[in-house]
Amino acid sequence: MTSTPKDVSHLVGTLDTGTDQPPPDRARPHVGRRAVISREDLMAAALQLVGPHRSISTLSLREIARAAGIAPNSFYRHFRDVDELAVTLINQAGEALRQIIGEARTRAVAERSVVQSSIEAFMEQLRADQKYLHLLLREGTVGSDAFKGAVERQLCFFEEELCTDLQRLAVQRDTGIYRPEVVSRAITRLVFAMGAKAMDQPEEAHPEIIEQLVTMVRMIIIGTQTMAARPARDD
Amino acid sequence: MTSTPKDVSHLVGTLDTGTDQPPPDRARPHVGRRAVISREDLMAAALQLVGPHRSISTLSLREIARAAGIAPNSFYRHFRDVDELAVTLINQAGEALRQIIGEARTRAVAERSVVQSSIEAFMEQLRADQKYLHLLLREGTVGSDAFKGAVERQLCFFEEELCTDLQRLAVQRDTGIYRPEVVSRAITRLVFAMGAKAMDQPEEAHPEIIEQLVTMVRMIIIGTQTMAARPARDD
DNA sequence: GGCGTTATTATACATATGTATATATATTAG
DNA sequence: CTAATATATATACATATGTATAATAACGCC
Repeated sequence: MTSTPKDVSHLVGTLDTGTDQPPPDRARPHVGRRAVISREDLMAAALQLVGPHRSISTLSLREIARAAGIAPNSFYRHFRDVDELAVTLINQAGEALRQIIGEARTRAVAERSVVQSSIEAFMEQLRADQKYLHLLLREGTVGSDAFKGAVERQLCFFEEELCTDLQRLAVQRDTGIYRPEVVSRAITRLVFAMGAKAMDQPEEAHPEIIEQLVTMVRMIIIGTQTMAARPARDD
Repeated sequence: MTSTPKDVSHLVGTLDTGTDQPPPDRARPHVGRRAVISREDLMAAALQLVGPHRSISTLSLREIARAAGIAPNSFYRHFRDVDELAVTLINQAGEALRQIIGEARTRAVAERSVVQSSIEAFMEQLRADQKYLHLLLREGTVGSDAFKGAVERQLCFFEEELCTDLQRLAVQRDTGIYRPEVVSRAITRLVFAMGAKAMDQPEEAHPEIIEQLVTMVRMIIIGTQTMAARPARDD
């Protein structure tokens, strides 16, 4: 509800999530009663219900319908069940977030530390209480298979984008990089894990978490560079 | 149910979790009807219900009572609510797991790679389908505050034990270590995050995940050692 | 106006849940 | 045996859920 910096709630429904209903058939402009509510309204209502104490997988159909101001049965006009809505939301959340982080990353390429900038953009989303992050951070481990799969897929997208970015930077700065796909996966999972931790803590604790996260990522980067230089084994 | 290697189910109820009921007052050996069921039986019944598609926070009181073969109301004789049972289970799971991992770690000190041994012990637990790991891996982000707090607390214990171990090893092998508390936190979170990912994948995928995890941890270790040697900044 | 079409709602039902209250059962002390 | 006591169950109630069926309402078109 609060429109804090980098608000992305206006993006709800504007992204093609690849999970759409049959096409609205634009040839025939209209026939029959007009829909008073849209898929996007329902998704927004559901999103509004999730929070620190409510996960999407525990939302009931009636609850969402109530929040959207429609009769329970009207839900079925838009989604087959709550799970389908949840998967669609996850996809949107992933796309929106990747866009934001991607922007932060490219914007920071010339400027300060790429690591620091990306992480701060991420945590800023956290602070702004964007529900999107809740979805990706805390709901990847519970819920239906379809749901968990959707979250995992989005995480993999993050990994892939980060991976190409890391390789590009490695070439550009002529630093070596050992197994970039493992590096990007480690960084992604670490950021999401620490983000989930941060979400359960008061905002005063965030700076320290950010600082630790930056240090962790630096260790991984230096590690991969060192391993690229000398392929020794050590522990 | 299956008693695979390193079965820890016999530990149910044998550990003091610090969440116990009022003392049974051993002075007076008994008075009144004997309890046909124990707290531990209830916990075992609940544990038996969790699995890849069921998280503990979604178990209902009646469901657990049914699985334990008692009337719903009898539940209250042992726990105030499901949440209290869940927290107790989390504590037991954490203690049991720390013991197993700790053994693997100390046992491996003289032998091969400490990193590899610990991670393999961890993943072996996963493979053996010990429900304990389910609790710690996938349920830390949803559920009541008490529940999430309990999981977080157990994770912190893991971090602390790993931290002292890392410092001991650093001294012993005369390798530097930069900010060991951050290192141990990164490793812990990474292992748990990758473990959660592995749990949703077929067993054939586990070896690759293990290999990646080992590489990730090596990167962190080499990173912290390198940073201890030269406190430069890089990215 | 009426008609087809679509969206929405009303009502209803079977089922599940947490828990309050009352009752039954087993056990020990006297 | 009886009383006391701890434990377990039976019954019941208010409430919530998913969804089936039927009715209602708005829209474009003839």
